[in-house]
Amino acid sequence: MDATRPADAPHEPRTPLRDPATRKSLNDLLSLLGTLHTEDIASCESAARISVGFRRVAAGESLIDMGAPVLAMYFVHTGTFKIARSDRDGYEQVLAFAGRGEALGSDALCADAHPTSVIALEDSTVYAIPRAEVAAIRRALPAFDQALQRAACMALSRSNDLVDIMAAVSAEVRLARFLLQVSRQMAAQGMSPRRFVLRMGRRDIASMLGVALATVSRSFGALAAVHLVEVDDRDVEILDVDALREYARCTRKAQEAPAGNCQLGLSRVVANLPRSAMPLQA
Amino acid sequence: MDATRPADAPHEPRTPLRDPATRKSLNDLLSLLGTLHTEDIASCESAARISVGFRRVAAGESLIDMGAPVLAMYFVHTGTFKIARSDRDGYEQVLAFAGRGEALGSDALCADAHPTSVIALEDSTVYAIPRAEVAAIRRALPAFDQALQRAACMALSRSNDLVDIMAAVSAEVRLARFLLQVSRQMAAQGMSPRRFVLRMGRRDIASMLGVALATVSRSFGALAAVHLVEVDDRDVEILDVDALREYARCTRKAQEAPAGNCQLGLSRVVANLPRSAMPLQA
DNA sequence: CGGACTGTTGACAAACTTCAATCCGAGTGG
DNA sequence: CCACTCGGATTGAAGTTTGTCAACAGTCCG
Repeated sequence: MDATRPADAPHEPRTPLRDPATRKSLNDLLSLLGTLHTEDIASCESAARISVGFRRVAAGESLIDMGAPVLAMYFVHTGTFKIARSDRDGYEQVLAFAGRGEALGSDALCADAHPTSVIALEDSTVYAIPRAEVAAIRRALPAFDQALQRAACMALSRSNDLVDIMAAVSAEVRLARFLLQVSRQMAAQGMSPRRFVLRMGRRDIASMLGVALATVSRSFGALAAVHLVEVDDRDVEILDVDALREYARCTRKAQEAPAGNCQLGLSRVVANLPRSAMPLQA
Repeated sequence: MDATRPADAPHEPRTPLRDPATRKSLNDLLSLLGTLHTEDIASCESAARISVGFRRVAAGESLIDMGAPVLAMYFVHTGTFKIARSDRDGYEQVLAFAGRGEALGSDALCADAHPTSVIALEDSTVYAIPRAEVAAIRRALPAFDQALQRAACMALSRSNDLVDIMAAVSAEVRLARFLLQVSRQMAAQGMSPRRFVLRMGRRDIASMLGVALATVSRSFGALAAVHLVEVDDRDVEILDVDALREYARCTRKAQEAPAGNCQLGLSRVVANLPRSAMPLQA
């Protein structure tokens, strides 16, 4: 409530670029990346002269198909994407969600086929850099090279995020961790980390969390019941970030780590705060 | 039985290097990588002159501690390692296992602290390349640069492997996928993909699979009961690779994909080649 | 207004976690 | 040499979470 909430508009057409032009200056891309990260990326003239592709992707449309040859890599300008792998059985495992400023397709930079699909969750736009040009631009512009390095790291850290989620046994803890992740992503985009709109459906969340669709619903309900969050369909507000973080912490019940407070009806978490001991190993 | 099985020795002291020397030629490293991958890496003189670190790691000892500053990257010469992340709760999530020829610590190349721990499962040896020298060697030796590229890809693909495992709902399917992964790793090291010795304990497997320790035991039993594998403690033989692969395929029951045969007591899978079925429900 | 889709909620059964007992091999010390 | 202990693995029983099936509410669309 106290925080700005650019996410209020369910969809954001964001019309700074109405023209059907499919080319933009590399400078635009760099400034996008620059606004999102602290380092100021000096816009140099050479960058202004280099043009990069610009593409719209309609909601539901796939930007990258798994198994397809690697044509280019992308940076999200507007909108949201889901990154997924689909088994031949037709089951789709969601790996991550990517928003403004994030790189897409970087996981294929040293492969010859895309290991993952990338699908737009809403009408979106991306910068596109043909694979052949990546190396050249990289050499010409250290700033871009840096951006790519970060992109690679992001891909890895996204993987770790997913593992973090799946490591939790309880569905509610998984959802809590997921929400915290989204919260972090939102913050990275300069939006409120407390109140946001989920761009993906329950089905996609269920896939990412590795639980059944119905369980996601129930877990939302459970989290809301103890006033950790407030949920209205895709509208989410985190009521107590610290408590949620505390709740998301416990991976297993207490097995080897007699930490004490965990998932047992999640009542304990709210009531903790007094510091008891952690008698286990250092 | 028909396949060679270098894994027969429970531990392999492998004494080609008795000397306490902590330095080896870069050529040794390159030839190690060369024998494992098809591309022949020409051993050039410059490589012979460059020396790289060489280090022993005792069983149970940690080569890399999560959060520690990045000092070097490593390549496994002998032995096996587990790559893990540990929560502050003390719970340890195993991310992957790495054997001969695989890179360690490559996930930290563009970070300043290691995101994961690396722990030796048995007495092992590694080549060590100080972080500061990586860039230089890379420039000097395209072969090494190539190796690093592959290392980065490996890190990503390892992540995907883990996700693949966790994507399965059933513990038995997870175990099946895990065994197939190990099988692949073994094959990559020139060992039998059908018969091998697991270097890690049930606890580590449970962590990687995201299930309880007891469930791992039971799942081994279940897989053995239908003659997909034969298990004796850490000694594993895959009896029918294709059937196991088929069994490992189904992620969810049948939800959206009317594929048909799945996890219901895994009876169907076995029954699709030959004869008698299982006493379980259809 | 009737579909189609998404999200919620209830009931039941299956699978899993947890706790516990047991077995086995290895290392230790009397 | 053997009893002892310790850790790892297996197995049993009980309790709980969760998957599945199913019915239902709200929304968007044609």
